[in-house]
Amino acid sequence: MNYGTHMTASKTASRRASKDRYHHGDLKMALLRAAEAELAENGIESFSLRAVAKRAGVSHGAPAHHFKDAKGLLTALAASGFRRLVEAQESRQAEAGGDAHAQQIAAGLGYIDFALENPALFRLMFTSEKPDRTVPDLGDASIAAYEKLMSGVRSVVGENPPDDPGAMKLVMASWATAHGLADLIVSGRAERPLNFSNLSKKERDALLSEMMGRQLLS
Amino acid sequence: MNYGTHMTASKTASRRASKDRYHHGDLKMALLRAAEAELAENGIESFSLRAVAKRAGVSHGAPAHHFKDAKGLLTALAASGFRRLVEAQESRQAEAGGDAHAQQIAAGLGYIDFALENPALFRLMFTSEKPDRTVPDLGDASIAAYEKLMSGVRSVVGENPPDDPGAMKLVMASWATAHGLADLIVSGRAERPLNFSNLSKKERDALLSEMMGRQLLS
DNA sequence: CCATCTATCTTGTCACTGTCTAGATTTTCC
DNA sequence: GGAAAATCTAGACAGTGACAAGATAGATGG
Repeated sequence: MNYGTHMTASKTASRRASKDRYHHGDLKMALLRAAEAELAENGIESFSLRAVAKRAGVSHGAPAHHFKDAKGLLTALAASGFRRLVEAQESRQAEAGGDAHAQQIAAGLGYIDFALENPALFRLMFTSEKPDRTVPDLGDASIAAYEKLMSGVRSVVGENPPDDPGAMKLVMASWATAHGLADLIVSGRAERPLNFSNLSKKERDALLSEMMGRQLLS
Repeated sequence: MNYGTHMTASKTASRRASKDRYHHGDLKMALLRAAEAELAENGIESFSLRAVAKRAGVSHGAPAHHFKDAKGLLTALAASGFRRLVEAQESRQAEAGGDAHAQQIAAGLGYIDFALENPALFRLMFTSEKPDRTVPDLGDASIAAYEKLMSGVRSVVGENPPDDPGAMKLVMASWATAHGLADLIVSGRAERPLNFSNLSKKERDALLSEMMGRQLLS
């Protein structure tokens, strides 16, 4: 469209990210934000790369210069998700008690917080086959989250998980309970058993903590 | 294509399901089977209704006469999945001990069996938004599975889950642990902690039973 | 300061998808 | 046996991801 009306701005403002210029300025970030917004609004199953481009105000072929294809974009988005998952856990842990048991439960609550606040992203990260999990950016981010889990278990049992079979069982059990709760809550399946969406934050935390805590009892 | 070579067969053989006839005979079932095969081979995210029609040996418009659209086909398939999920649980329970505790753990093992044997169907049932969960066929089947879960918990604690808050917590905790284990195993995330795919069936059952059993301890 | 080179972005095209419609074929029912 | 209903085919349409060719902007170096 308007190819002739784009150079009234100063040449030196090279990072403006405005909409009336041929070069976007920071399209890569804009695409990631647009993709996440699309994901949140429409869910992962009707995700469309062209809709992401349109939302970012750019043609449908533009994303290819920043991400090889849709898989590449979703891979980067999933990696970002794993980094923010860890942050959500740390946020909960910062307000929790200092003993290892309380810290591990707080990590689980943060895991569930993240899933509830970013349901479509959570699905992308854990149950979609679109992200390429061999890309280091994503692999490293997901391993970092996994290592956080292991270090929490180590603090609880005093054993190093990779070496101790009992500790590894606890890693798996702790993860499975938090993950199962998150997945069932996100899909609305905690309504019937717990009337979840009508509970206060305090009630939710108490219930979830009790269920996750059972796995941590010696 | 060959419209002239289809009436050598007897008129009375109205249910032949053969490939050389204009009318299929039992296309509805054939489509369900083809859809499940496609799902198992290609996963849910690259599911294609046209590929299902082709696999069933029929034109791309044929499915519309048996299922309104792709959503309708996947809804019926998910319903079938929930019914077979219950069967998988019952199969495990038939080989297990008679006390309530062992029965409930066997139900969990059956749940995980089903997920491992039908990973894409499991995803369709629990984490896809394509099935229409307001259709009675699917709603009834999933509620039946849920009621089986509740009745198992009732046998364990001696309280009726809908009435007793403690029993409802146990329903949720028991489900979340089995579901979380199933989901993480299906997505390959039990390899690092448990080396899952290299375990014998006995070892798997022992590990999973121990983790699920922790939720059932009073 | 200007010409070239590279990165970025647009546009058009292709094969494939789900859905809709019109028409052909078969079965059912009276 | 003939009309009506059910079933299936084939063609069309808009939308999708990927690719290629060309336009434009920014960077580099004379």
